[in-house]
Amino acid sequence: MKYEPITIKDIAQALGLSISTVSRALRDSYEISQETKQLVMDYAAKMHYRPNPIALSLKERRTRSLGIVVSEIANSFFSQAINGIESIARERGYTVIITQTAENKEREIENINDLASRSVDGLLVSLSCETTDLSYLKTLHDRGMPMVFFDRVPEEINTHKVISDNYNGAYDATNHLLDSGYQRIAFLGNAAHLSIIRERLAGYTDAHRHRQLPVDEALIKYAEHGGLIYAEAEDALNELMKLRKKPDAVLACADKLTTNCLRYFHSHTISVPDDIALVGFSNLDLTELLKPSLSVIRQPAFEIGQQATELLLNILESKRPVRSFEQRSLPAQLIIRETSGQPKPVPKKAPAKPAARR
Amino acid sequence: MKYEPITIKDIAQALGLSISTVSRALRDSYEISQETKQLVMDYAAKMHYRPNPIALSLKERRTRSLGIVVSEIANSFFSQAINGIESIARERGYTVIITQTAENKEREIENINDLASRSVDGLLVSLSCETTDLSYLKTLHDRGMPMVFFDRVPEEINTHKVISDNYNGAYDATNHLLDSGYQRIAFLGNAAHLSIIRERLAGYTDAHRHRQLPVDEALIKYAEHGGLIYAEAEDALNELMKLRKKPDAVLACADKLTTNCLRYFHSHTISVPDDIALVGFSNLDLTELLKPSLSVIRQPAFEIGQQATELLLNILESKRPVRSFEQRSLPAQLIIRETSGQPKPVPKKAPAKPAARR
DNA sequence: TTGTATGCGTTATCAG
DNA sequence: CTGATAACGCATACAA
Repeated sequence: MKYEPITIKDIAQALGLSISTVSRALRDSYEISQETKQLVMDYAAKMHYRPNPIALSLKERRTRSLGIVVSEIANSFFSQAINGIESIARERGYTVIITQTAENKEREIENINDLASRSVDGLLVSLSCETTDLSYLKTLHDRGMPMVFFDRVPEEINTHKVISDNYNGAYDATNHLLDSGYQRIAFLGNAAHLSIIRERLAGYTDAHRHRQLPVDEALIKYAEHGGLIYAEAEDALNELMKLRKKPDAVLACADKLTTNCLRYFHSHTISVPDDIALVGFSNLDLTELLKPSLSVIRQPAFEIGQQATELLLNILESKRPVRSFEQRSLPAQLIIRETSGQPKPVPKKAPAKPAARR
Repeated sequence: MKYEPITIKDIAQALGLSISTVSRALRDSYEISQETKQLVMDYAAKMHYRPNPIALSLKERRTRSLGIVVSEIANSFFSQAINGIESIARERGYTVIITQTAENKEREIENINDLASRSVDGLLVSLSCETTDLSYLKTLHDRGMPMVFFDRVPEEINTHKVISDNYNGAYDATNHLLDSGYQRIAFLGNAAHLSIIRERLAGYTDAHRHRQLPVDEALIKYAEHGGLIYAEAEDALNELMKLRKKPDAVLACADKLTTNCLRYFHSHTISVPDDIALVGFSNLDLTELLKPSLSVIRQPAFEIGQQATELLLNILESKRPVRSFEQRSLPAQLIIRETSGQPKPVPKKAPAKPAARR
């Protein structure tokens, strides 16, 4: 007794009608008599008839579903973005299929191919850290698969992209630290080639540059495999803390890195912000509950998801090919939480007025 | 230039073969010559041929995909459970479709119907808080849709269920609080009718009963809509804090309630654990970083997801109907984090030796 | 060893 | 107004 949903054929048989009549009645076609329509509709409702989406997809050559590719859903940024995506998709009659790459290149390819080989109409992609070879995605795009990137976007593929303003997020955060008198701010990213990290690094260096402050390359570290595991952040921080000229602050450039920094400082009984200051990108909704009340850079994840989805659906539902692609950048928000730590030693020179933002 | 994947027909045409020959060659059928196979295989590989899963599903009447229904993925317990589900599903060649109910009854029905109407082979369900009427699920199950429940399970439907040992989790946590000298422990749940909450309440009351301690009904509160929003927890806590005999501890019985309690105490500058103690169910992976180092009850979310999936796949892949259904209960873990608070006032009578666990 | 015909559930086209 | 038939992509029973 396998689950066998009722089909249009069953209805036709039961009612002594032809398949096409039933089909048209259900679609409320004008060429069917009211009585027949009623009859069919009522019976269909009674039997809980639902059209088989598989058959429909086969016929219409589309599934009304969108594929999502993210590194992991257990990440506040991504789960919020997914909620944004779902809110729009649902509204426009699409379902979404979420896949996770765990920052793993092979899984990314596997997921994307799975999704692409007919099961979704379009793709919403945030690249994994490991991804450097984009040829498979590029091929897919060239062959006509609609895709929109968000957050972690590639340069090589010409399509819509929605990101947060990483440059100014990092710029503001660095400025905040410099304003507070910190002088050796470490930059911690997850993958040097990732668009978001490059932009954040630019914001970080420009904040220094605009004050004529040097940037010490030794203070720039990466967790090349995405920092999903604590050990990676630990390695990077160990190196930083071993420097003869230690950092007095850290700018953590990913959700997980932010919490892993906290974890590291916690387990090494390094006090934040008394021993070292920390500002990080984080979309956790309870950062104010964390032990050292943390200043964070928060990204508009939900809105990013929404806008990416709108752009994708526009592509899907526009009759003619899209010619111009947008790159949207939504403002990130620096949330400054006053720490209980005493103000840092006065900087040697008074901080210069920061130059205008990019 | 819409995305048009290559089909078996295209290959047949290009190679001057029949569709069925190509089909068989690709399936490596024994009745096809090596040369033809090679020819077809090579060409297919070159053209990135992938069978259309939609067509396959239509034919085989199954999709090799599983539907997941949870209240929200931005919840550590569920995202961990989903990871467990995916790990098994992927291993056995299934993809998963995740849907969220936002604790909303209508969305639950909508999601389940969407999934059921042919797009998945089976369902992994954790009920929403609002769900009281299970008839649609029961109907679906009776009509043969394989389903396994996890975490929040119904009584009315006879199928596999995988939960954590809520009773002993709550029992141990309550005991821990009683051992520490707390005497008025509030119980905070999200929905009184939910299986997990009833079990946790039983553990809570039994812990009292086994010491011949009374349970004050006024200390038992619910956030009936699932406590997704802070205001609900706030209302419940406001009522508790207005009692003439205030609680000296809180047992928070859901991930979100635990953090919302913290948030409440934080914003009301109520010190944990000096003013009030808190133990909560939580699968957040950074509870040790939270401001008052919190004792928590952690559920084996990943394993629950895995086992539920295994049971579901067993149903799907067994030829004959399953007759006996399992209800598995996996141990929850009480993680005691020593707080910096001074020990509570000595209880009036020395705590009785707790009775054996259920 | 290969080709032809059928059906999975649906809609669209064409006849009645 | 209603019914028969083809097609979507694939696998397979049946022919050759």
